[in-house]
Amino acid sequence: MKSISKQLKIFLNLATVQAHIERSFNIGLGNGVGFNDFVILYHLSQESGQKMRRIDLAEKVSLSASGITRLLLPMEKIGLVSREESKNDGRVSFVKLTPAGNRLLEEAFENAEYKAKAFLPSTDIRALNDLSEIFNLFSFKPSGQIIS
Amino acid sequence: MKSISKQLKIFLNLATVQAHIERSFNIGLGNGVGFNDFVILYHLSQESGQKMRRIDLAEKVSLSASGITRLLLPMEKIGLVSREESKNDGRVSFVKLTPAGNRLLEEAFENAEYKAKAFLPSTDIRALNDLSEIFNLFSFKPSGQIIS
DNA sequence: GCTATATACTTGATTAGTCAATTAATCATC
DNA sequence: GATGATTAATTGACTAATCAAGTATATAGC
Repeated sequence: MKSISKQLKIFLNLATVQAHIERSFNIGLGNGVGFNDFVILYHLSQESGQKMRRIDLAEKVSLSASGITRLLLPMEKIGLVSREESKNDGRVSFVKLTPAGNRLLEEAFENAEYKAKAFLPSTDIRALNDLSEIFNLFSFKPSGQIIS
Repeated sequence: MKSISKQLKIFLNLATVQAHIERSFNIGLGNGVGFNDFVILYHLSQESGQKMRRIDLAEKVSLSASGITRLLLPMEKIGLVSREESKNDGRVSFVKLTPAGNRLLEEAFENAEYKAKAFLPSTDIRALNDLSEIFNLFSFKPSGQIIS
């Protein structure tokens, strides 16, 4: 077997790291909020009017259109998000963060911060900056404002 | 909404980045090899005797024991890996890389390297080093040898 | 050397996601 | 303003994973 480049090795590990983190979040986030739910709620909270077109939300979290439909279904059912029609475009339906969704997000947020910092100690600021740069390479547009 | 730490933001993006990359690999790897298959074949190739206990393989790629059983099933069927019993422990069954699996790995490897380097240009060596460090924080033991 | 506990693996039931096809609305152009 | 192409969303059929339970083996303590 040939030797492997650093780039490819990172990719091989990325899946593993991601699975690891996601599981940790799912276990510890509490309140019945899974990692995906949390991400959805967070992205919605950052939008003006706390609502998004379903298709934009899908792209933001790298899911397919049908994936978003199915992910949102149970969240609608328990009232974390609601559905709102567009006045301008009959095809579009918005996902809107409900007050209940907002409350749940607030609760889960502290927990998520705690977990994230446990995984990536803040002493590693330089590496964190580089990691952010790399993600920017992918031209993902992170929403929200970054603090130290 | 409070502002979000860099650490948590990275986590939120990690899932997205990972999904993005995996999709790209699945599309372009060719030979009917999915990203997961590739990772499995690679890890096996790095082991002495090119075989592993199923449970160790599961942990290496952050899957559950049943996840590995189900992932390997079609790979066994098409002959990429084979099953081998342990002489010392009747519970254990090894997964072994077959010659066919080896050939397929060789073929997919070039392609995977190409894709990985397209995503992470090698000019970014310092950032790549940091990224590697961060992954080491998670105490994943990457197998294989790193080149430039 | 029995009994209890732990480990490796598989299986059934379920959950999350994909893709392909469909419906409905919008946009573009002639 | 009719026709054709594009876009947003949902649905059906499927794949990939999970967890919980079950089976078989191994280990530890008495």
